[in-house]
Amino acid sequence: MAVPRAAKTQRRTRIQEEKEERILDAALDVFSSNGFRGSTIDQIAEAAGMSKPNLLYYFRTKEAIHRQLIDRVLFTWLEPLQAFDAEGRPESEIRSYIRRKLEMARDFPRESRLFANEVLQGAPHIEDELKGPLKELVDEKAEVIRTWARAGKIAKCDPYHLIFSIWSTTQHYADFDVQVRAVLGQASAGEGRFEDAARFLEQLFMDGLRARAGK
Amino acid sequence: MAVPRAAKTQRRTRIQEEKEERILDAALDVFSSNGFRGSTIDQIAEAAGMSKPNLLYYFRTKEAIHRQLIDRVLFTWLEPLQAFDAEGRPESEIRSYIRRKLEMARDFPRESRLFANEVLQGAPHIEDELKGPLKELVDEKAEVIRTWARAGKIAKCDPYHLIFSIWSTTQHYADFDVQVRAVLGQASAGEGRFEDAARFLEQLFMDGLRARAGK
DNA sequence: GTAAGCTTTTACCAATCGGTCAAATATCGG
DNA sequence: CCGATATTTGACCGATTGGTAAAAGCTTAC
Repeated sequence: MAVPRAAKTQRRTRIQEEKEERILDAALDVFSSNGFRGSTIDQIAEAAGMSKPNLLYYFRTKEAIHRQLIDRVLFTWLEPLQAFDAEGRPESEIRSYIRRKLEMARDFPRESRLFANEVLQGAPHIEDELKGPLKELVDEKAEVIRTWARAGKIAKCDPYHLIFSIWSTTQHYADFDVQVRAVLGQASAGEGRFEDAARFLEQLFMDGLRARAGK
Repeated sequence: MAVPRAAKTQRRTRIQEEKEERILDAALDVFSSNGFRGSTIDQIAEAAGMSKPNLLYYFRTKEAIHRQLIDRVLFTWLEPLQAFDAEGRPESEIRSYIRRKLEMARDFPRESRLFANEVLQGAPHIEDELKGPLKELVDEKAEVIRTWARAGKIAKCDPYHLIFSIWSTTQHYADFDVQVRAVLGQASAGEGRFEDAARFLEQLFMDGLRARAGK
């Protein structure tokens, strides 16, 4: 029997690459809407259009699929905050961070829900990443915000809770999509709610931060 | 064999009441941290300190336990928004709504997570409640907010997204507790983060809503 | 074409799942 | 104390779970 990934050729076949991608995409569907424990290999295999043993030829365990997905998502998730630039204009930096996070909620809701499921259930697989890389990044950007506040460029406020509130408000539109749609009703048929949300959030945060900036 | 609830006596024993409460409490633990599909009757039974058949004597199915929990939580969850008073002062109404929601995130995190799990996974058990009672309540309160804005008492803004942002920012401290703790580090040992959050959120929302109220 | 390696399938396994059953035991009114 | 009823238990069931073994089928370089 041949070993799938990391074969002796060291070079991944075209088939391998295709199938692994199909599996990960299917797994993202399943994991993001059922959580880890609530998802089954059979579900993923069916969604990927292959038999269970065939799927297990590419990923040895259910955990392996999940881990790879989580790793990708974590990277993607940190990107917008990485882009936060200390040299930029505070107002436009924060505004575009909000906009990017909201775009991610719109364009990658499955990734958002995968992450939400993981954290909601105690983050058993990513506790280290949260306490390590994530915390360090947030610490760094919080310091930037604090500096802006001290320079009087924005209102004084707790930078950590500012970041939390941007995370929560934007991700809400992915994670609680069903609820948002239910409450907005027919009016939310299209993607208009994301534009409305963008307008609202920009007003909320920009006005809130500008309010006492001059004082 | 005796039928547990709704016995012919029509009157619930003290034992029944106690055991059912213990089961629901244990189930809240388990469901809130594993989701519905990720939770097992055995886990709940063990957490409740009884055998599985014994538990099933009080609740015929896993669904039955979950449904009862969800019903309770839904009721509790709507209460603060119910209290929103059209006759009150806009500023204090919104402020106290935020405070109450944040207190609930602090005091009933399991309930918040149970609800979050449910909605995150597509709200299969409560879609009707969301589209019915919840939507109606939100519609009603949104109209109140809109009236306040038209009267110039608060800044003009989309009332639905205002409500969403209050929900998301406050519930974030329950649902993403692990992440919040990880990022804040040791500093969040106590419950201080809730007071910090309260200060931050009040400033954010009140300044944001006041900003253009005068214009 | 053919051999070597890659991919897929069929059949299967032990463990766990939600739930049942009947017998054993505890409780309580009289 | 007794009988009736309420509660608890252990043994069990079929279905589903994550995962394996081995052989069959397919690609590809030569």
